Amino acid sequence: MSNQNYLNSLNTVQKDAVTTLNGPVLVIAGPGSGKTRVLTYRIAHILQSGISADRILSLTFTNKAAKEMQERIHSVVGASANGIWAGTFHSLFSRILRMEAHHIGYSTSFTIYDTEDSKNVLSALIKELNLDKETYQVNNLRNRISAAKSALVTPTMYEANAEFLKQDKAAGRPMIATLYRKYTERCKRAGAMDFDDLLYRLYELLQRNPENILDKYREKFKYVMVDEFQDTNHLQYAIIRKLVHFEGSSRNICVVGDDAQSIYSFRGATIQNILDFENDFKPFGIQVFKLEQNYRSSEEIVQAANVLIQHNTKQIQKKIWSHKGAGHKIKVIRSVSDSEEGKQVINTLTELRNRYHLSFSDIAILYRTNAQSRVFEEYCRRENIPYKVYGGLSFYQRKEVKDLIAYLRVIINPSDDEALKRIINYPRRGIGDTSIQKMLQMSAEKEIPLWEVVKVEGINNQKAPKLLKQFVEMILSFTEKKDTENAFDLATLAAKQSGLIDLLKADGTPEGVSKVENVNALLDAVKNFVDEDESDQLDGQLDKSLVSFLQSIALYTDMDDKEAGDETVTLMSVHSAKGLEFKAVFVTGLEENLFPSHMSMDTTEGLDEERRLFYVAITRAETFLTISYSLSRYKFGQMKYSEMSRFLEELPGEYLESTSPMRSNNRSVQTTSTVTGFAPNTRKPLSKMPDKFNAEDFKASPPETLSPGMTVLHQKFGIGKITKIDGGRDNRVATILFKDIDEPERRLMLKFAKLQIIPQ
DNA sequence: GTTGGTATCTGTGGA
DNA sequence: AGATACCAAC
Repeated sequence: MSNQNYLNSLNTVQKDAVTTLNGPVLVIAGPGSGKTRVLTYRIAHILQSGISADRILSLTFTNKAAKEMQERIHSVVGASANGIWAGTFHSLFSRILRMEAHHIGYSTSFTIYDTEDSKNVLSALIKELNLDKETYQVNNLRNRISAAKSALVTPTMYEANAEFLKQDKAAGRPMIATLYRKYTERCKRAGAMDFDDLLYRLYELLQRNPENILDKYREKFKYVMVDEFQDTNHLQYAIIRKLVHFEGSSRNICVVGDDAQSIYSFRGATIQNILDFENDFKPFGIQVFKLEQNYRSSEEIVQAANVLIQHNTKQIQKKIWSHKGAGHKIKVIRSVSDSEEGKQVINTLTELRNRYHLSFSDIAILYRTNAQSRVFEEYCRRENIPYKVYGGLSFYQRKEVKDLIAYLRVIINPSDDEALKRIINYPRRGIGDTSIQKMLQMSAEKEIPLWEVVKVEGINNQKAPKLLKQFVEMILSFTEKKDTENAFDLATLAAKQSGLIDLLKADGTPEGVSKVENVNALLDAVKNFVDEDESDQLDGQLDKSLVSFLQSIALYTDMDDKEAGDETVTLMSVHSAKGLEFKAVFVTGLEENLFPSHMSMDTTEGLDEERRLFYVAITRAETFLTISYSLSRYKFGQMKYSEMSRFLEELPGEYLESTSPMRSNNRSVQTTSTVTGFAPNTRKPLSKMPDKFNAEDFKASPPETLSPGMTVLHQKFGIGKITKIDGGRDNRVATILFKDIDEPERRLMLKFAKLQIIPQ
């Protein structure tokens, strides 16, 4: 075909990966190795070979990545890229499911339950079955059900599996199988799918294969590509395999991944998929390409990352090297508190920005947990630095927004119990908890959606409370209009008639005002959706329905509207930063029990994944990498000591700034620092020690009342004797000999340490 | 049925 | 600290 100039900008391996179109291909792509470029050019190459766009399936992890890819393909091949199936697993599969819904007993307008909805269903079930909610924690339960689905275990299979039952019984939770079944029934009855169902139901559909549906999609998707393959789970791979791995298939599949960047095992992702892929497709001439040249980062960053990841035992061997040469060394910042960490990070950020003329959008602050964003936000505001926090609570998860969405959901799908429960008495219309409970009970007994009960009670019941009747009539009046009015008019009507807008307007507080703004913003979003003429185009069809809007926002994350032009500093979790790059990156909170997370520290596998996460974090940086940690941090309103993360010790000293405060690397700062020895190496003794000092009768004595010779109680270290106090004013440091710990002598700063005097 | 106060608890990450 | 769950009083 015509223009293949794009091939000239690729290195040899990249070119091979782009041009090997037929047969199975595995690309192992290190960070910054031009993976996106390879994927886009590959698609362009397929298109230029004369394949039409709608026969290409390209699965990515985020909508943003999909969008970016679409745009880049467009810029290479123009309009012939229209109609390509590029998107996330969840969004593309939900589209297929909508088209095929009738085959699996769902309506085209099925609802997507988000995490909150799922949890509510489970809570309700636990209550109904009179189970102890301590024993059956919803989070736990949800994870277990999710894991079951991801492992292709149906409720029936679960109930028949002696091993699962035995495990659950041993754990004192014999009802999990029942809960899984009932949860599945409830979702089905509500015409709802949770996130896992979007994958699972598709698998089920392809498996059952009604009307030879499988052949249709096998025939359709001639070329399949999967990005971030290391983060797919068993279920996702099973679907992919169904689509491409069959007798007579040309098996034109290309998966791209990096085992070193696998960070989603908590939702079932497994690098086993990479190994399985190799085995499954070996008989069919699989070709493996390794992209090892890093175009993103300086040598210091790439080398530090290489050394770090060497600490993981299991990995696919590869040597990532930088073409950029040496640059700036990695800076490490230590601070005494989380607040000071915020201050120092922002100071360093400003310094860097001024000295190297960086733009705000060149800079990112990354952290392990979303809760850490607060101090950085605070100091950004203080210093007038424009910033945007990604992740955490997205716009569509705010209460007032979800409330209006719940109205829309009920209009589209009245069986959606979770949405109905949310709005039946909001705004308050006198339908109290007692009557709601009664109706819920009836719905459970008759195994029908709540709406059916509400409708009967509200309309047919002679003694129907007037208020309930009014509610039903209102909803019915909305539903009537759903086929004639457009999505925007319908949503506006619902917002007004329900009294939602008036209720929020009546609240004059700043929060109230912002809520009104958010509801209006949602209405704007609906309007945009209706007016837009390009997006959501699939196989030539434009879908402007409210259903389509609701499904798109159910899968929306605020990462999706990250624009390159935004002149703001980026604040996000390391997980969210996957796939992104910045000139300057701050990786914060490098502390034991935080990064690595205390959740993952017990097992080698857990630790390895945390290390990969840190690997992902540092390889986001192109030129400037700064790592920070703090010696104390507030957790649940309580100050806790923390110590430097083991990962910092694993970084090679030669790539760090010489002034870096690294304890074990024996740097000069260490001996002069006033805080040295203040977060001692207590890793093992601490985790082993029982929590016996956490008694609620602990009451810290005022620091000024403490003096040498006194016996004191510390919540973690236990009972000890103060041997001396030195330092002046607000920097007084006590040396205490604790009797029950391995390294008994501790130096604690009195302004931080909570000590209770034990009278002798 | 509603309101407002207090007790309780938070186990990371996210489609 | 901050959200949520639960309970007593209106």
